[in-house]
Amino acid sequence: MSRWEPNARGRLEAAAAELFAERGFEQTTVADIAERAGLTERTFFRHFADKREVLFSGQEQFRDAVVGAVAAAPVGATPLAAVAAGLDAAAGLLQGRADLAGQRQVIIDAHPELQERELIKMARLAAAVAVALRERGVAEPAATLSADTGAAVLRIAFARWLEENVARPLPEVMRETLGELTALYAPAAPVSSH
Amino acid sequence: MSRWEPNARGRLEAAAAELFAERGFEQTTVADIAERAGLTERTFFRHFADKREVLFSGQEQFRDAVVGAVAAAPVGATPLAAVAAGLDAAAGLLQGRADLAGQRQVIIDAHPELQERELIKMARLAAAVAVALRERGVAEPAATLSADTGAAVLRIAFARWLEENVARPLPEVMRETLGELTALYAPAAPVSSH
DNA sequence: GTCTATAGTCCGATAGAC
DNA sequence: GTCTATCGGACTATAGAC
Repeated sequence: MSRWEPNARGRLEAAAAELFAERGFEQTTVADIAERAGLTERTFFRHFADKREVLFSGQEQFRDAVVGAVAAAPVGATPLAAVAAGLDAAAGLLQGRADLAGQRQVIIDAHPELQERELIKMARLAAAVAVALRERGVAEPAATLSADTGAAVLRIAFARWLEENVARPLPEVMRETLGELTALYAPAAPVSSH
Repeated sequence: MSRWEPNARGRLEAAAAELFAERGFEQTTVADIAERAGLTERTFFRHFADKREVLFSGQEQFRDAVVGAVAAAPVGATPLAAVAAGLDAAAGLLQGRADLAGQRQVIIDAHPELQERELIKMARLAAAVAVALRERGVAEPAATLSADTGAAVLRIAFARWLEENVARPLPEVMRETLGELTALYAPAAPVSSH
């Protein structure tokens, strides 16, 4: 009954995903996306600051979930343990969207300007985690160091997971990668399990 | 003797630095930069892929120096020690250009699109260091983890150094930051010195 | 919702160095 | 002749101003 079809933003995202898959990122103009969504170019830019941003929707919820998990870690937890809790939350979310995440990553890997955007999103996530750690009483530079190395683990584990064709659960790959990081800093006492 | 004044690239860099300082990054057009350098817009884009890139000249030499230091670390050195050698090299280079590095950082910090570019340069540097580590026989994911955490240390130490108004030598801040990272990930066996 | 500035691309031309 | 650096001008899409 309303004047417009609902969920303009969602339609724009869907149209963009289709067009990027059909003909690639730079072969798709904002006008193309808007047209397929039955909207105008102007409307696109009201929802997304630029063309790249349409691929990074949902980042805020992701960030909030990860930061929430860090904040909710047990009071006595070390910075590393709190970050690990955040990584578990991140892994859970990504695991649920495995195919989407994979397709999206193929597009991003092919375009440096999208990699730039992805990196700054990751940097913002790390900065938010560092704030959460400081609120837990972690001092600087420990908070930022923990958050940034956590981001490195997230990126590396995610890439591994995709390389292995999503064969193993991401939370497992993530924990393994975090374990390898810890091992790097304690080479004298390698932890041997199983 | 030649048809053109020499060092077009250097003149463009200098003109850009002046104009960015005078009126800011987005208030400066590529045409402005080219005009001040006595060249055309077209020539600017032959030397730099885009407007941002003029602020990131010299990155290749920096990267090569850091990668060279990693490669040249003693044969028996741990991944962490090789990365530390790279950080020392990086610190030495930046220390020599303290004022330039500071001015440049002010501009970058004010513009998200420049931050994006800086992050991808750092990611490329880390990737190159990871390659150097693999050539030293370090397996994955240890190589990438070491390189990425090294990049985090570089960024955090550099920021600290500027915050402290370049009061202490950067190599010192860098080593201290690396020490804090080690303490975080190897809390059971803190290295106590002095 | 229209209009415009700027970024960035493309094709071609020119002039000197080798 | 080839190679490289410059310039001219037209062109498109982005992104923001009005």
